[in-house]
Amino acid sequence: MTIRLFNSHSRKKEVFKPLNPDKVTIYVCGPTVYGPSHIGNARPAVVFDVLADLLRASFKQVIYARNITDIDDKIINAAKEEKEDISKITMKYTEQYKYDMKALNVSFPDEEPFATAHIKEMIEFINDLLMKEFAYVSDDHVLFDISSYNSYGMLSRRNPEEMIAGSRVEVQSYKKKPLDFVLWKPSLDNEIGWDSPWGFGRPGWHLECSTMIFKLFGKTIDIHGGGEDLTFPHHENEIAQSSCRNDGHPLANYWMHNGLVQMDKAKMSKSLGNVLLVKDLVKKVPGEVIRFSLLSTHYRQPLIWNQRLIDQSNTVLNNMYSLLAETKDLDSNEKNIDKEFLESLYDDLNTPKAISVLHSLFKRLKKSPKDSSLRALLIGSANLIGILKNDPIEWFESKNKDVDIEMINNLIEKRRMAREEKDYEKSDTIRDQLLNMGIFIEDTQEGPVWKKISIND
RNA sequence: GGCCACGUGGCGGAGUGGUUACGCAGCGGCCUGCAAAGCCGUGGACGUCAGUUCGAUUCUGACCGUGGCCUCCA
Repeated sequence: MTIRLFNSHSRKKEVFKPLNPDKVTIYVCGPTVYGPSHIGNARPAVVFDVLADLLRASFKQVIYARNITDIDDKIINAAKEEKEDISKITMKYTEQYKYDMKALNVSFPDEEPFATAHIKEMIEFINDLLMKEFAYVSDDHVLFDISSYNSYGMLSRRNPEEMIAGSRVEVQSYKKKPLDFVLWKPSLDNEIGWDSPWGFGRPGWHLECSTMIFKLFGKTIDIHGGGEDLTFPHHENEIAQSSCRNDGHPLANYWMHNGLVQMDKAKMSKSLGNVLLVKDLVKKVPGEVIRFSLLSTHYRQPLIWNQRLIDQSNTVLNNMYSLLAETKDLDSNEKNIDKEFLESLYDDLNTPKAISVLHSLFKRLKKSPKDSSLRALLIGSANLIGILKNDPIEWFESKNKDVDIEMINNLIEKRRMAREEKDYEKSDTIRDQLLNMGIFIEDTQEGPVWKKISIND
């Protein structure tokens, strides 16, 4: 079986062939840590987590790096607003990010490079570009000269000339060409900065990824990933500076971009106040439900986020976990992965199709609840995409953690007595009363059972 | 204004030049004091208009709609 991935560069699905089949390299653009992570930050983290695990299942070694941008004007502004040190801000939100991603079953990457830990390498990088005359110094800035790289715009399919023509923005005086981008810029004395051959200052945003990729992996990596919104200018600029510095070696052989998360009605933006934070979402539903929701759409498609999506994911996972609970005595330690499931993922990470295979395994297990190998197949397959990783009993118990069990049992007992006396009016009143509290009663052959249902706010 | 992506049944969401996706919800039946769950069964779709074709949801074009990006702004 071969893995096929959609390469944004060629805009085609291509058979994935790593440079070194014994050591696959991936780099994904991580967050800028200036605030708590939202659902849009979570999508690439989850998608490329699945990709990394899939590759690990297929290749000897995979090295997955996801950076942390801890120097940026947004961070400087956040520090001013919160009246905190920059390092406090970046540490706080880096920890928050890690915590949130863990809640979504996202594994920690093999490497997590920080921009500020690579200032020296960035300065070397700029020096190289200056020496090779791909960059120039102007007014305390160092700028990349895009006219020196004739493939500029290939990834995002943009023509620099046309872009300038359509641009309404005033050209900065220190730039030779409007699209030239900053490699190094001056900092004020009271701002964060580092000494450099061009004075006290800080790096431009695009430089860190190129620099850290070169340091960790060398000239060319197999896969570079990130959100679709980063294609231009961020990734375009990375390609330009890396290719020029490394004598034309491509930065990455495969470029992958995930689609963006959209809110139900309006786009997610801070000014509209509809940014959905991961830390708030996981208070309401298990992280696995969020993860499942993110994977229920193919990663390249736009994803419209709303309550219905969460509810449906919740229902599906509840159904699966309750079957796992019913069959918990089966020995499913030997986790296998279904062939069709794997094939779906091998086809450019088709998680919706893979999930449909999960449904079919679920139905088969339902019909043959004694088949331990089938149960192992369901769990093993789901685990590959970070789903069904919880203990089925704990799954339901954790949902019931903040209910008054004693009171519920009392009411259930009253209802039982009413039913014995065939006072169904009274018993139904009690049932409604419990329902209002979010407790749902089912009368089974073994007597009444209750479960907590989610009440939408 | 320029470039790009997307538009599938009530909702979510794959896929395909001609044949069932799948899930959630719904409906009918069995069961139940009534429900629920479970089991059995079931209807329903490819934005609009043209073109290519024996035949298009699938290819081409136009249009409409939604979203993204467009020089240190995210």
